[in-house]
Amino acid sequence: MAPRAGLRGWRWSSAWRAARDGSRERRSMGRAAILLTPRTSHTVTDLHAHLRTRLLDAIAGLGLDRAAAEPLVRLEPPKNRDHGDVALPAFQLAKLAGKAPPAFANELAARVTADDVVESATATGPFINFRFRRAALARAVLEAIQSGAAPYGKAAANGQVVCIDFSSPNIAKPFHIGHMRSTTIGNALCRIHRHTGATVHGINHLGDWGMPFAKMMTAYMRWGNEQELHASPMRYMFELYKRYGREVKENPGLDAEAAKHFQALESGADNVERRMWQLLRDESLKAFQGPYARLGVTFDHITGESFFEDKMAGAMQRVTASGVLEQSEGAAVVWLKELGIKEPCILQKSDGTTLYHTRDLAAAFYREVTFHPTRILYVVGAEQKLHFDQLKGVLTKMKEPVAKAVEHVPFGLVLSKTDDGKWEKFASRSGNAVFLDEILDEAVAKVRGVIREKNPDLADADQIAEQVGVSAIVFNDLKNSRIKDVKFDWESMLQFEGETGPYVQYACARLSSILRKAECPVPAASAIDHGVLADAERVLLTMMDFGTAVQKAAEQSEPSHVTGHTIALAGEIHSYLRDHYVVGQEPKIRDARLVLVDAARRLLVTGLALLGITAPERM
RNA sequence: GCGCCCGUAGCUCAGUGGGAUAGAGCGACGGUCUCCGAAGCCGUAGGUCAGAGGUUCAACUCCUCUCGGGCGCGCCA
Repeated sequence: MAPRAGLRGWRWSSAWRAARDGSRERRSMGRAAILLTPRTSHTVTDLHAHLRTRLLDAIAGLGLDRAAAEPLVRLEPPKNRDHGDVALPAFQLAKLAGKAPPAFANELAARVTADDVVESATATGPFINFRFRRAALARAVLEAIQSGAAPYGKAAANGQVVCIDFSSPNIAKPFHIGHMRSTTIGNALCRIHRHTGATVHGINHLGDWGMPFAKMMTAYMRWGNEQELHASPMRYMFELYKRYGREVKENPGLDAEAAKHFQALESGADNVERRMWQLLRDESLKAFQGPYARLGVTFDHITGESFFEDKMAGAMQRVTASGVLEQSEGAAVVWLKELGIKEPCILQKSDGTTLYHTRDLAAAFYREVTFHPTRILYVVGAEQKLHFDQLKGVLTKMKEPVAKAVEHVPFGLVLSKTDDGKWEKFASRSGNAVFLDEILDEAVAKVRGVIREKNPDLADADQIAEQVGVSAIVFNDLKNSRIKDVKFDWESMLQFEGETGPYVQYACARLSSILRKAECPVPAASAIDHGVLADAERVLLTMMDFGTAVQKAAEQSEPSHVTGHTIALAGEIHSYLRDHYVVGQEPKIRDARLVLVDAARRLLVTGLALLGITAPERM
C-alpha cells in the first residue's frame, strides 16, 4: 500500500529533540517467550539423533522405562572440549535407576558401544562423554551444508504463522538512532523464522495516527509552507516539530488545538485535517524508504495505525459485548486488577477519540482473522512493557484466543555518554541525538579509508564500503542480548576488529579468496576422504551448533544467538587456516579442505543473511 | 510508594530450562606476514560471578531480602 521506491541522498538534521511525547513510538518488551518446540533435547543434527537412539536403546537395555528416560536424555556441549563432542550428565537418569551417578554412568557408557558414528562413550564420574568418529562428523555436517539441508538451509514449512510487528516508527519525525533497534531486530527475526519454516508476516505498524501526528498537522497548519515541505520533507517536518515543541511551552493551548484537529480527523469527514494528514503522511513515508533501503529491510505489510481507523468501532463493540468495559472518569476503560495489573487500560478518551491501545486491539483482531497467527511478536522497547501487558490482559479478560499469541519482544534503550562520562538515555538536550544516516555515513567513510589503506586496488570499493560499513552498525546492534541497553559511542561503533560485522565478513572474503585461488571446483562433499578432516574437528563441531543457535534465536526472539554463532565460526575457521593450507596441497587433502572452506563460507553467509547482512567476495 | 529490567575481568559482553577447572572481544603486555587475505592468528596478565541468607548431591544459574543503576505507573505513543 505504501510506495517502496527509495528516496535517497538526503541527510538527517544534526539535532533532534526527543521530547517526551515525541520519542515514544512503539518498541518494547514482553512476557515470557512462548517456547514452541518441546524442550526435550538439542537434537538438531543426524549425529545427535543417532546418539539419542543409541542411548535410549542402552537405557532400555538396563531395564529402565524408555518413555520416562526420554526427557532426561539431555545432550549438551561439554564444559571442556577435551572431554568429548557431546556430554550427558547422568544425575537424573541415575536417580531414575536408583543408582549412584558415577556407577550408573559407567554402566550406561559400557552399553553404548562404538559404531559407524559413535567412536567412544566414556564415563567420567557422573558424566558420559561421547566422541563421534571424525569421518562421520565431517561427512554428516559437510554434506548437509553443501546440499542446503535444514538446519543449514531453509527448513520445510513447520506450520507456524508468525506475525512480526517491528520498526513501526512515528513517521511525523525523522528516522533516528532510536528507530534502529526495532528495525534491525525485527528484520532479523523475520529472516530467522522464515529459515525455520514459519510463514512470516513482517508488519510495519506505522505511527501515522494519534496526537503526535495531530501536533505535526497543527504546526503545519499554523506555520507550514508546501513548497518547503516538498523541497525537503523530512528536514522541514523536523523543523516544524522542533518549533511546535518550543512554542507549546509559551502557549499550552497548542495541545488543545491539536486535540481538536485529531478529533476532526477521526470524525471521518473529508475536511482540511484529512487532506493535511494525507499530505504529511505521504511525504514522510516516502522519506523513510531511504533508511530502510540502506538497511536492507522490507515489510510484507505496511499497515499503520491509520489502517485501523475504520476497524476501531468494531473492536470497541467487541470489547463492550464481552462485558469487560467500564466507565471511569468519563473514559472507557478495562480494569485488569485480577491479572495483577493495577493501571486500567484506557480504550476511549472522554472526548470520544481513540488511543494507542484501541488501535492495537483492532490490529490484534485484524491479524487474527487475516493471518491466523500462532505468535504475534511486538518488537518494541522495554519501556512499553506495561502497554503490551495491558493489551494481552484485555484480550485475556475477554477470553479471546488470540491473547496467547500476543508476545512483547522488548529491547533496551540506546544510551549516549554524557560529558561527565555517565550513560544516559538518548536525548538531544545536550545535542547528542544522532541520526541513522549520519552513523551509517561515518561507518562507510571509515571503511572506505581502511580499504584505501589495505586493499587500494579493490574494484567497486565504494559499493563494498557501503556494504561493510552498514553491516558494522547492524551487527553491533544485534550482537548482545536485545534487553541490554546499547551504549552508543563512536569509538566502539566504528571498531572493525574483534567481534564485529567486518570481522565475519572478512572471514567470508578470505574464504572466497581461497576458493578462487584453488582454481578447481569444489568437489561434492560425498566424494572426499572425510578422514583427512580429523584436524578440523573444532570447525565441524562449531558448524554443528548452527541449528541450535537458530532455533534458540527463533524461540527466544533473540537474534544475538545467531550473531554469536557467526563470530564463533569465523574464529574457528580463521584459526584452522593458520596451520592448514588448501592451495598447493596434495589432491586428497586439498579437495577435503576445499569442501570445508566452502561449507564455512556458505554457513557464514547464511548466518549473516539471517541478520540482514550481506557478505562481499572481496573487501 | 508500587511494578518490571539490569548488576560476571579495567571497559563492552557470553554463559542463567542447576551440573565437571566461569569464557570472548576491546584495552595492556609479548610474539607472528620470503607460504592461500595481518580487518587475521598465537601467548601473558586480569574475576570474593554486587552482597547476605535459603532450596539442592550440585547455584553465576532457582527462591527471599539488601545494595547499586535503569525503565514504567488513566485519558501520549
